[in-house]
Amino acid sequence: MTERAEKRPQSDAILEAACHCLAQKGYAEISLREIAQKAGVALSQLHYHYDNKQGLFLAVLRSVAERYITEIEAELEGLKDSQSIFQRVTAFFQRKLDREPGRLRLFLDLANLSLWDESFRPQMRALFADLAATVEERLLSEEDPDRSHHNLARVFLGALVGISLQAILDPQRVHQAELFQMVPNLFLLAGSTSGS
Amino acid sequence: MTERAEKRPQSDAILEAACHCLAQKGYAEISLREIAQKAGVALSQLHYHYDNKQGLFLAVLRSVAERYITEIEAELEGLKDSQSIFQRVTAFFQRKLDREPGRLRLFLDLANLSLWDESFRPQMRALFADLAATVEERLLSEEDPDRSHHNLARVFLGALVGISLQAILDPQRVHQAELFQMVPNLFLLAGSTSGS
DNA sequence: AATCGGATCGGACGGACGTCCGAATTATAA
DNA sequence: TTATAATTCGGACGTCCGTCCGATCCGATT
Repeated sequence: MTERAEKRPQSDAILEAACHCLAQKGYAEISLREIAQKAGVALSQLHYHYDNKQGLFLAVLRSVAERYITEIEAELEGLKDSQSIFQRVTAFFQRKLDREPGRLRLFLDLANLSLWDESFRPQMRALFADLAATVEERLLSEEDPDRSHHNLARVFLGALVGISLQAILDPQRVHQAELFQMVPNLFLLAGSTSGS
Repeated sequence: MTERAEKRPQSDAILEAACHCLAQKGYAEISLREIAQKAGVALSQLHYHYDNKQGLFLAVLRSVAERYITEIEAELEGLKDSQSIFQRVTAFFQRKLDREPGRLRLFLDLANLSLWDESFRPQMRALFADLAATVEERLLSEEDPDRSHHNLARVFLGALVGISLQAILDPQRVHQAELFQMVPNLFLLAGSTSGS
């Protein structure tokens, strides 16, 4: 059941195991013992590296956030036109949902956790802000830097999150595709007519 | 700490206490003992009325779902034009967020719970389907009954959920208002140009 | 008044939880 | 090599959890 010994530092193994377990069972059902076992490490080591349960999951959140930002920026690298941007980000969520639904559920679980535990809120808030900014800054190249573009990006992200939630709840591939398909056109239309 | 004795059946008091506690601390942090204390009832009575923890929270989900459907239908009663519908539903979420954020967090928490526990999924799936249907059926009165209207309603709901999530995470009133404000126009624009 | 079934209670059970600590091991420096 | 610090380990502690059980209370039916 335990993982084979790795060369990288033990703290990384613990972090990865925490991500894996969290993506598999969710915060409410996971225990530090399971994570320690998955990492092939003594239970007490989790507290040695991350102080306590909260510290460990804060590290998980930081890791997830960093990864999402990196992946989204790579996805949008060099793109300028609004249409491609909306399409790419939408496709990114759709692909995540299709290939690694666990990671998407992990993200949603961390977001939910942030609703109840204030310690997680700044980090999760920053993640949403960074994602929105990444989308936004590539949107306003062709038009005046309008504040409404930032809000448009947030509504766009919100829609993708809300759709992902519904898609996981009702995993029929056909419906998923139809839902995601209409998102880029929807926001492209709004973006072209600028403010309200 | 315990509530005063009520006239209504004990099972209702337990259910209400469960909703209240769940809206206050979230599923991951709540215990049956707290709920029993809040309801002014012996711990064992929770199992007498609802079998087990899962049964109790399933009842909570049913209650929340029924309430949401009722409130949304009341909000949209008699309305026909798309603009009013989008505006009303958006205002409904915005009002919920402003006046009873606990209930909105309860809804999000139950949705998240449904991601991990399959027992909750059908009920939560039905809630989204019903909400979408309620919006959809008032949309297609003026045009041909198109499948895309159902999907539009789901994307609309998804956006509202995603925006609510971000709004709770970052409770600055100004930003909230700006976000919600642009939603109706966005979807009205898409609805008027029908399918993709 | 006697009976009976549902309702309610308090308390207990075993187990799992997060946390902590002393000892053993390994790495680093002198 | 020896001394010192950083890691790693196994095990324990006290607490809280969901569940269950026997006793008591109460209201309705004979």
